[in-house]
Amino acid sequence: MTTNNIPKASARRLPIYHRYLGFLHTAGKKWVSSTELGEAVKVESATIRRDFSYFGAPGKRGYGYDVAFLLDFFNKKLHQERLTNVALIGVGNLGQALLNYNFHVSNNLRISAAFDIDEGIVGKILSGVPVYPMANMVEQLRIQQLEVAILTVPHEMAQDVADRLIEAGVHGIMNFTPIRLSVPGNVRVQNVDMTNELQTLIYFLNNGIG
Amino acid sequence: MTTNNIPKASARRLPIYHRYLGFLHTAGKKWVSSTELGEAVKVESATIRRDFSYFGAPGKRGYGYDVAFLLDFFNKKLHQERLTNVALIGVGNLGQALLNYNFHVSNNLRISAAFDIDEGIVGKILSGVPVYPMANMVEQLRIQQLEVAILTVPHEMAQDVADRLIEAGVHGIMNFTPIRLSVPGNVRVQNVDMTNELQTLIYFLNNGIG
DNA sequence: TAGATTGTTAATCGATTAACAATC
DNA sequence: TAGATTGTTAATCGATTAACAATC
Repeated sequence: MTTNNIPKASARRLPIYHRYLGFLHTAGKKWVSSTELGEAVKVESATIRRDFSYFGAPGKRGYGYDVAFLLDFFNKKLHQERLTNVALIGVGNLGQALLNYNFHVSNNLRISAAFDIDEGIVGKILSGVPVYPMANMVEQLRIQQLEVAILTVPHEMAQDVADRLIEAGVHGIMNFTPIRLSVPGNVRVQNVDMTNELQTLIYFLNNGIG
Repeated sequence: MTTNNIPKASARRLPIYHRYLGFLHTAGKKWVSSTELGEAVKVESATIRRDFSYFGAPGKRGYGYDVAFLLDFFNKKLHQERLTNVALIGVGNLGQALLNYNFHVSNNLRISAAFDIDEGIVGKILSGVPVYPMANMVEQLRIQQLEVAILTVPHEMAQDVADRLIEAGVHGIMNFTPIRLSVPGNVRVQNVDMTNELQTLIYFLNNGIG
């Protein structure tokens, strides 16, 4: 739990850099400059150098950045040397898609337990993941020591379920419901609101905001 | 195509306000204050008043904001008096989930055409939406005058497909692939990168960034 | 009128970027 | 060495928020 002072905006770009470095490494590239990287990920080269400086990622003047070294460095930053298991709460449409989404391909993320109330799927194994009844959620989360959950339940129950997640020791929630959850300060929520994104896109389109 | 000067950050919150006003209206609430609204959507009351002022949404000193009036006002701002049809490119896991996602429930958004290369689903109607072959994409987009597309194809073909979307007259792309697309200035891309969000969440968790 | 809440100003904060000396 | 590119400074830009006069 390093307390550091990397700006949020920089931290949010870290996975983007990480992924593109993976591409480059696979392609056999040895060095990359901030300019080249910036063109690929659509970030100003100055911003990239600034970010890398915050991360403590070293470059070499006149050459750029060592792809293999940086990939490894970012892997460690993102704690991707180890597999992170996450829970999926709500196995509806979107939940099932996420079960198949294979976060883990090259990212060391895995949904290791799913929860639902539907008798038809509880007790089964879907896409390799066991589905437990919601009634056992708190218990199972504790046993499996899962600290991150993906929330894909109907919005009416979102806050209630979130409260129980927190009770079970979850510290991070990826929230796909439209509800803005109320959580204590030590719990982090990442909202992913697809309807919102689409509406915002259309709004920008109709109002010509660059 | 009103050229206005609403800050991007404010515009992005517009759909959030809009949705919560819908909840309030359904609940029969007549007035809401910036403080109350702020608590629900987790935005400072001062920010809300600032935003509403940018939008030109009027309140009443001493009372707050008229829920019904504001809902209607925001509906117009978001062009939600009319149905917006969008295309879905790539009907895999995630694509199918989005077909069922029902953006349109109370949002006047609808996927009206889908495209894929899989012979098994091309020509069929999935969740009420016809699936066309990718080969006919440009043609169909033009005929149906679709200007917004959701991109859920494998990342290897993302840029190629995007180029063809733009050729067909698409101006807005909701991009679910990890590729940062290269597009001309008049085309707007909204990136939705779920692996990224999850990685960022976990990074913040492990590094204690508030 | 008295109480409540807006609408706006000005201060603050955080993020981006141009520019360039340092140095590989 | 000459050329290239980093790493950092300082300027700029955009977003947030505290504070409070205006006014319903």
